[in-house]
Amino acid sequence: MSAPSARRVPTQERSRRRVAQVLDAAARIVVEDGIEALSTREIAAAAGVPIATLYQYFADKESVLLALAQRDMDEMDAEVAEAIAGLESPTLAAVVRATMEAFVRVYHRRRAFVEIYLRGRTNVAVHQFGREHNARIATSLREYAVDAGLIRAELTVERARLAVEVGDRIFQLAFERLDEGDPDLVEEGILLVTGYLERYATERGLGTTRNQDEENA
Amino acid sequence: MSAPSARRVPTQERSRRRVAQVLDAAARIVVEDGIEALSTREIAAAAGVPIATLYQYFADKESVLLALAQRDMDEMDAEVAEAIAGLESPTLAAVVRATMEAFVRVYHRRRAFVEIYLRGRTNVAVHQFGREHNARIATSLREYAVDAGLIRAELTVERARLAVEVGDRIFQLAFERLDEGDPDLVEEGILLVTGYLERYATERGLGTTRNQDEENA
Amino acid sequence: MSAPSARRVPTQERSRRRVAQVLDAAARIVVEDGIEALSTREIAAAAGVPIATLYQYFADKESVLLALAQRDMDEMDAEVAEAIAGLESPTLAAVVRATMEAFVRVYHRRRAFVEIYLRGRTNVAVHQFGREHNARIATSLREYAVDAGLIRAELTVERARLAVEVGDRIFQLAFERLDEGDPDLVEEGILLVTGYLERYATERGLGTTRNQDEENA
Amino acid sequence: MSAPSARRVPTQERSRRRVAQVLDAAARIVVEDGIEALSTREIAAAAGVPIATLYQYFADKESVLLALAQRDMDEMDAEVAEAIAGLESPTLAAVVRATMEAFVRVYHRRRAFVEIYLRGRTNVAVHQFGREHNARIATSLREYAVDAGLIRAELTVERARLAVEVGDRIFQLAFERLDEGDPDLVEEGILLVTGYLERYATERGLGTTRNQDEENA
DNA sequence: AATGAATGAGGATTCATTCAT
DNA sequence: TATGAATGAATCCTCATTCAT
Repeated sequence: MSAPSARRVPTQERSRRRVAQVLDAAARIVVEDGIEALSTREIAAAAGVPIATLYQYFADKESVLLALAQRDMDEMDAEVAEAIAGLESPTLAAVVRATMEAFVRVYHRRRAFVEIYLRGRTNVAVHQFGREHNARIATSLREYAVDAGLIRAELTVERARLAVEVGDRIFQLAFERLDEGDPDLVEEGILLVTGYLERYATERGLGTTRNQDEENA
Repeated sequence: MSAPSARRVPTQERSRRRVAQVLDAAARIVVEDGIEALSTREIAAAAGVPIATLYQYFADKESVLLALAQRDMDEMDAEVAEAIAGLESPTLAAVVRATMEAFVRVYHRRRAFVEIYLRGRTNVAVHQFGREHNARIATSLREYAVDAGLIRAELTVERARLAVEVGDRIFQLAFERLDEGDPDLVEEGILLVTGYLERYATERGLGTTRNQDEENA
Repeated sequence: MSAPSARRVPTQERSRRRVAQVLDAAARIVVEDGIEALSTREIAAAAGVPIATLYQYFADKESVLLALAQRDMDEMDAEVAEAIAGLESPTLAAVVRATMEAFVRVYHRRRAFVEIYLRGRTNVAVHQFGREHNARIATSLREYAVDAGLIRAELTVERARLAVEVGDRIFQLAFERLDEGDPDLVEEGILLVTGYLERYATERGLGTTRNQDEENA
Repeated sequence: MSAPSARRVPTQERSRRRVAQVLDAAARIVVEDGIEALSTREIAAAAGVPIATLYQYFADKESVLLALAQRDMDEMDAEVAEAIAGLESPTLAAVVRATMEAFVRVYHRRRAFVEIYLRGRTNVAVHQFGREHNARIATSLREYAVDAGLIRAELTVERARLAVEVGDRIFQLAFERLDEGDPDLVEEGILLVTGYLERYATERGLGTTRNQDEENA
């Protein structure tokens, strides 16, 4: 019984699988029928799990939604981190572009995220959750850019948050109707955010010359 | 206008009053308990009318919410129009400032609006409604600015929408916690939006010299 | 004022028209959406009359339904009377055929009747009403047949009622799915009813020879 | 069948009991106040369960009614099957009589059935349900009679259905007012149906001589 | 740990009818 | 006579959650 035999599925592992199963089901429902159709009944049915079992893994319905959001946000963070890490001798413009394109990639992969965050199928808790996530992203991105000598300390955390939120709204617009997101709008948004942040850029952040224009072409 | 009998309350007038009564009640609930507490039961109770009477004035619950939004948006439009009309020899920066300050004034007056639009207490219909309103504002503001020779036609309707939506998100941030809205954030947002739009400004739109800085002071 | 001028529409006349208007509307609703959709709201809307006005002409909703039934039944009676009157030297078989064919004609004309009576879209009052109407028809038809020397007094009123009701159910079957009524089923039903009644026929009622078979061909 | 522990009430068993409880309550209401009084509120109250609990066992209100009908119809089928099985060297007349008397017995036992089916306290779904049940009875009875060499194939399924439906209407009349059903009317109805079907009888179906009259005595 | 069953509270909406004008 | 407005009562059904097993 206690041996790690092939048969035995560790409790913890099974639990993790069940959670994923439920989260996937919830995501499916949100995508297909909207957040307002997300009842415990529906989640349980879609996940192939008894309703009562949901409560083994989540404190209440809200928690499911929040866990779903958390999962997507973690993915978002990873995607952004990777994109940033891939930059060599970055400019501010390159950082903005890399970040925003990373967002777009995750939105493409996670349609529930689009529905929940970008199409008003929210709920106070999730809304707040999103705000907090954006604040976290803003803080870490700002820290990175300051450390890399791309921006001046004048670009406070509040201003960084502003930039991230504004970027968020641009995605909201771009994904309003098109599931792939309107690429022209995204491009324009990158310009907008870059333009704003460059107010606070260092020389290095701007690039030696206006090489940012070439990238945008 | 001058009723034949002072006593008699015209039917139409009473009806209008009832509608306002219900709308006010709905606004109160949204402000106090959030949009999710907005049930027909609650609205009726708060308005002091039987539930069935709601249905004399509104097709369904959604209509109440939409009517509430419409009323606030009409006020928003009026406030913006007045602000713009008050400008003499305007620059683009002045237009942006006037508009955004008009928004802030209405948000101060209409707390339900803040809850609904700025704090994620939305709902798909209202969300869409807001998008459409912003699109309308963008179109009319753009037309004004083009006619006044402040911006070039290159500032398309799509770009105008982008600017308005971005402004919206700035308010969302500014009013996130503070009911009066964070004035610094609003100020920064005005800079951001102005900066973006000036990419497409005419000479006149920019002002002869950098007189925009004086105005912002 | 009192002169029968062309302008003045006599009150009584207007009233009659309104009643017909309402009845027609009710019939339309029953045909299109079933008796369960027959609300005062719907009737009023379909008739182009305010709901409150309905109550000028009818005591309550039930009365509308009953008046509609009455109107159709009167038409039924007239059609039957005419059909019977058209027979010269009738046999029992001829009377049954004439009567049942008269029913079919009215059912063709009055689709609401079909819905209400033949497709279970009833209601206790209407159901009872139908029973009583059938009883009336049975009584009068029996009287006619006895007077004409076609049946013996042994065919009591109860038995006549049985025959009429059985005929009714045959129509129910025949009109179950087809709006025109299944002619084969009607034909078979005529045979059935005739066969039953001929148990109580006089010599004359049977016709000199078995001439009924020829008619049925 | 033999529970391992006498004390424990198996879940499935409890469930079955609850269903019966609800069905009995519904039947009671129909009998006492008619089908139109059959609301979820009433059923729940009469069954002594919360409304929400109804929905554990039935998809919706209609399902309760349909389940009730189904239960009675199953009983009807069993009663008829038993009656037929009890016949030795049957004639057509004997089959008709056995069947119709079986119906009468069930109607005596199941008063709700009488209300629902025979007194117009129907509803489209239940009405249709009844039609289908009659069709099923007609088909199986016809098959039996053909196999037993009592009727010719000329007695099609449609004609069999006609006979069953006509029989049904006879019961409708017989039970119109009297809860026990008017025995004379039933007797007359048996004659009517038998007379109709004998048109299609084989020699055997008719009995060698007119022995059917003896049976009817 | 897992779950079938149970449920109190509440959801939006419709209804037939009345009444003041 | 005609009617807009008003409404108490009821409709069916869903919900998130708990609990006994």
